[in-house]
Amino acid sequence: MNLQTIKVACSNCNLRELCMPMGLKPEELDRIDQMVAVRRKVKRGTTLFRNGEVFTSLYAIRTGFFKTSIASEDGRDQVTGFQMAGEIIGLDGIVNDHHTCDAVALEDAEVCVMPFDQIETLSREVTALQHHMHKIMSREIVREHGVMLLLGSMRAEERLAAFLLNLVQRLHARGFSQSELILRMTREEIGSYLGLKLETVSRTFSKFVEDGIVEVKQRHVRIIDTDGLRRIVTPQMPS
Amino acid sequence: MNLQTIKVACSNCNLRELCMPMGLKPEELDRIDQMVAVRRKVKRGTTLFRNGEVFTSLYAIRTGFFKTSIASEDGRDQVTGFQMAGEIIGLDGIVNDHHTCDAVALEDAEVCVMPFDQIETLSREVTALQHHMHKIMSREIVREHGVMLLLGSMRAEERLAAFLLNLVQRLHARGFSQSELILRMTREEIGSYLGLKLETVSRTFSKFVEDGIVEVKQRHVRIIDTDGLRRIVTPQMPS
DNA sequence: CGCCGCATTGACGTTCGTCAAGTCTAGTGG
DNA sequence: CCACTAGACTTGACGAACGTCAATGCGGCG
Repeated sequence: MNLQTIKVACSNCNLRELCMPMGLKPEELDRIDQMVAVRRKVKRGTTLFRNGEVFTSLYAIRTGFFKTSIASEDGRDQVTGFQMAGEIIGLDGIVNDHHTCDAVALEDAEVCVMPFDQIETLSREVTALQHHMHKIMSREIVREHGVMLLLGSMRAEERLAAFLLNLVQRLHARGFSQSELILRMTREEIGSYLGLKLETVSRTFSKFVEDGIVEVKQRHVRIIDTDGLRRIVTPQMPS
Repeated sequence: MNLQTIKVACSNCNLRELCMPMGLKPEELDRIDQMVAVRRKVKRGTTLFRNGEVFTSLYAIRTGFFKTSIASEDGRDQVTGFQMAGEIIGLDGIVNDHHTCDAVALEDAEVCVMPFDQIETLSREVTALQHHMHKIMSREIVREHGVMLLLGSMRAEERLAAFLLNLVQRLHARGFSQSELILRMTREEIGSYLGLKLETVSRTFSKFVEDGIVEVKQRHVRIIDTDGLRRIVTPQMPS
């Protein structure tokens, strides 16, 4: 457990527009700054929280990259999401005061710790924060609907194409390239998220390379033909 | 659009413990009653709301049975859930002030209309309501994690067994039988939810019948061997 | 009574999983 | 600095599970 009590100000944070509501009064921002007083570092390969642990806080990712996954009793394992800077993690713990999934850092990471009882107290006074919380949870629900569509009705190529487009779009929103990315997860983790075996993920990457849609060198991916990927995700209806 | 302005009291509602927080003061219950002043009837086959419509309210199901589904641009369709009495529907609309899925009644239904701005106002004053809202949204996120596990890693028999167990458990919590249920949805809708084709759903039902685990006559299902179903969902590890 | 939508069943094809062999890369220690 | 190793990745051959297509059955409702 690596806690720092160094004050960090949301007001200065370059991720503010990703994780906090906009248009707050300075006084409201101050109160949020007080709430987010603690940061925590999470080394690559270690967990931020684990299934079964008591839920106390939500976490805003400042740097680094996480996966969340659930395990069924018989040992099956499902990656439920990959989270990057500016995203909120831990919402699963609210229902039963215990986390129901594991959050593992895929690279050295740092998160802002936001004690949930303080979030609730503060959102009773700061309407914008209250509304923001609701939006964040609703957004997660809608995201998961999309994953259900993917898992329920798409073929392997479509899943991987959708996955790459989603990743690169989120990275681009954070100032990274629209066409190049480094995968922080293994083929197996991608496969678990997409409901595929790692061999299928690998083969599908190879197919994309053959078709000149992407270049792949291990975890480095360059997208050559974004529209090609889009056409794979959304094949044209026979007119 | 079928609106009723008949006052209905949460305080008298037999579904209260399913959809509202417990342990409210009488005065707080009154205020919630005021908020939920309107009910709406939804005829079988019609929509409560549709993808793209402006979001204004959440809905608590009083009677009836719904499905929610999303459609991708190329016409694919994914059922994201089946909802029954006491459950809350419409959470997807909060993020962008527009609904992102369709909610269709699978039998004649009645819902309590809860204007979302009033929910937010009231949750600032009634802590229990605020916390309850957070739990409902978190519960939905956790439920969807479970569906992702199902879609991502289970075989057809496991999916259908898990589906039946989940349905019958929810029905039992509402006072219905632990072993008998009537499916309100078609094989195709079950298949869409489970990421299977309707023929596969039908064949899997037939297999369960052959194995003496259930009896099926059209949409009437009687579960003979609940443990048998459980063993299908969670096969024992080779020890 | 006859129609229509839903469900069942069979034959066959496709996609993806499984198993296995082999390659590449980064990290480690001599 | 280089050899060695472990883990990640790739690729091929084969099979199982599920999808597709098509024929048929059943039940409820007008």
